[in-house]
Amino acid sequence: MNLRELANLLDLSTTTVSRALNGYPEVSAATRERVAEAARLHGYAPNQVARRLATGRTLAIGHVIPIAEHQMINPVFADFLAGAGETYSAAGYDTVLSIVPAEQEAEAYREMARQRKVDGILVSGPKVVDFRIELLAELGLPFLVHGRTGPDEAGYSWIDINNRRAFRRATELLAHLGHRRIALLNGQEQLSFAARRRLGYEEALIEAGIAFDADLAHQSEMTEPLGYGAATRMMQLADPPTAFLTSSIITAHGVLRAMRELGRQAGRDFSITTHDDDLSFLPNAGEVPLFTATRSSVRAAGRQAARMLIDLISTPESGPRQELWEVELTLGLSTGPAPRGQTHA
Amino acid sequence: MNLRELANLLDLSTTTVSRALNGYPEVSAATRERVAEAARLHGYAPNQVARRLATGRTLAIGHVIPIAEHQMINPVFADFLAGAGETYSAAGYDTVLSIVPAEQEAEAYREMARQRKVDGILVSGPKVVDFRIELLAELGLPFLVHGRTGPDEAGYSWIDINNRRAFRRATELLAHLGHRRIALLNGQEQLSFAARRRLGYEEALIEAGIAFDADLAHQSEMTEPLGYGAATRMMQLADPPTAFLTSSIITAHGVLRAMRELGRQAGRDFSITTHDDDLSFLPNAGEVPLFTATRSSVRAAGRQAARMLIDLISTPESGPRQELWEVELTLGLSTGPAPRGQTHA
DNA sequence: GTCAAAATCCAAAGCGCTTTGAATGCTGGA
DNA sequence: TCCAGCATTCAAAGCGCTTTGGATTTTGAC
Repeated sequence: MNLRELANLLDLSTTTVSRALNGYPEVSAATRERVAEAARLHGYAPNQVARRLATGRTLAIGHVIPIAEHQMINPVFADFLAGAGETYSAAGYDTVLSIVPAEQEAEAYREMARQRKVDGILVSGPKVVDFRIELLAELGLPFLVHGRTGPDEAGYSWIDINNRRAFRRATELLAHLGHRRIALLNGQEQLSFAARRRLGYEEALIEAGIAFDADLAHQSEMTEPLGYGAATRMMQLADPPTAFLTSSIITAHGVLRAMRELGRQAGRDFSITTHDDDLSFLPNAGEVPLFTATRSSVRAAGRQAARMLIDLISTPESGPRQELWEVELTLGLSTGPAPRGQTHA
Repeated sequence: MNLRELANLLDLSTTTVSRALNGYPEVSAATRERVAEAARLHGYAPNQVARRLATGRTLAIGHVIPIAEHQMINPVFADFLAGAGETYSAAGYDTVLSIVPAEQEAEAYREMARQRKVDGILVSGPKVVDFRIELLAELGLPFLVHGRTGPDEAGYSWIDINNRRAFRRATELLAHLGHRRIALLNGQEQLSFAARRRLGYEEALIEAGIAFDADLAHQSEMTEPLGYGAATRMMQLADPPTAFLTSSIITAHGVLRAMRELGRQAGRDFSITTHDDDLSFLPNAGEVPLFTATRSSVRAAGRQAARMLIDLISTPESGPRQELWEVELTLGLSTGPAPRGQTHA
């Protein structure tokens, strides 16, 4: 059943039927009702592709996901996407993914723009040096970045959390508890968010008069085994850490496992705080949460990012928009005073 | 730059240019070269939407992802999608997601079909009783199920792993090691894969002459805290388990945490085997893997599912296709003989 | 040199929708 | 009664591509 057939059936022109269905005012209430009824009855729905061609709007938002051979579709990103996707559907937008080998990433963005497949693009995981912002500006497609990077933060739209302050506060907390050997298990520091977290960590160290020790600063993908491995190695140092700061709850679980193997209990024998993206499959659960954590729901961020992008698409003239979220610092069971005798002056 | 402009530029008809670009034989080699050159030079790419309207093929595959308020975008599914997405892009297909509240799931499938947004649909997480297979058959859109369910398995296309045999073998292994109190931490058993796993588990119990004990059979979403909680509760039983069988490596980590809190070490004080979807962010890593596991890469399954679906779309007349994968059982550090004195005859 | 067949190209019709510009019917004030 | 003005409706022109059915030119066997 297409528009013309429906129109013939009703003895109306396609113009009128189209207008009736799309809520234009130039059609009488009676006709509108008649059309709606017939459409429902015959299960008519406009062909999306034809509509796209006619209007020039795709009602779709694109995400490009680069995949390295051994690499993950980041679970943090998955939750972000879930949030964004919810908002898209509610607003009548489709989510289109382009999942490509890492080396084809730039080309994937170009294709999206050239082939007019989407009305806008959402960019995830910006790096400290990232070609995408310039590229997208050049392509002329509305876009919004989850995170931010580069010198010209006012020049494009983004939503981000205050990673620097979050990690400064978390580090301060550990320092106030008397810890002097505080390890950082960070994400890969070419990623913008990780670099900022590192900054916050270092600021707090300086403030507390603690010297930075490269042996206690680790960066890697945020997996459980890598957290386990890093913690295990650090505990073999002459002067091991008494506290850990991790970038992901996944890594934090790895640290927990490593420390338990050494017979150490979190909150008593050592402390750990983590950033918590509030992942739905790895909740920081318990009456009192397991982990002391800086928390910000990445899913909520996805929802808001989608709203902002859709807004940007519909009124591009109002210019780029930015939002910086503060995070909550919630106390859990995993932190406590530095153990006596292990603190170094 | 659109087709007509390019054609004018070359002093050719749009017909010829279109054919040259799409590799039809009715165009001379010289002309084809000339066209290709000009297209490259001017950065011409056909408008995907127009092409879709003209051909009736969308070159897109749909996935519907239902989201309950508190629920996850399953990380297992995320990896599956990564695998499928890779194959889609390589074959020139787009991935379109419809992420909707659970109660709108059926409607989302209907929309996909009615609006002709995709050429085919990939269905994930089939339930023991699942409305989708009938619905999709009725909608007349090619589809493939990851997993299988229902009485008429030959009636539609699917790819699945042999969940039943996997869990039978894993249970047998534990029984052979002398364990008599074997707990099952399963996924939600309205899901088809979980129901089959349960079957395999029960078969092996019977074979080993072990009575089924409802206290040792748990089902829930497969999160870390739920694994932790279930294991903790079971250990408070008068006759606690000496071995665990978990449906996901995520749950397995929860069990590990619970047991470590009780001072029990895997492989020595108790055994655990898990199914391992080979998730990229939770690898079962180590020279010898941490967990004894039945392993099957869900990402590889995604890749193959995509291939099968694309194949189904291009040659629907060859009928539904099915593939059942066996899983590997790999030995890790987490299993060992049942502790003396805790085994019950 | 002829002529059928093959090679090459083109005009025009569609795909199913939106939207412009115009036509029609109806209202009520003069 | 007449006509301006409004409310409704419609025909037709795109949107940018593919594809059918022909037209034209080249080729090759005789």
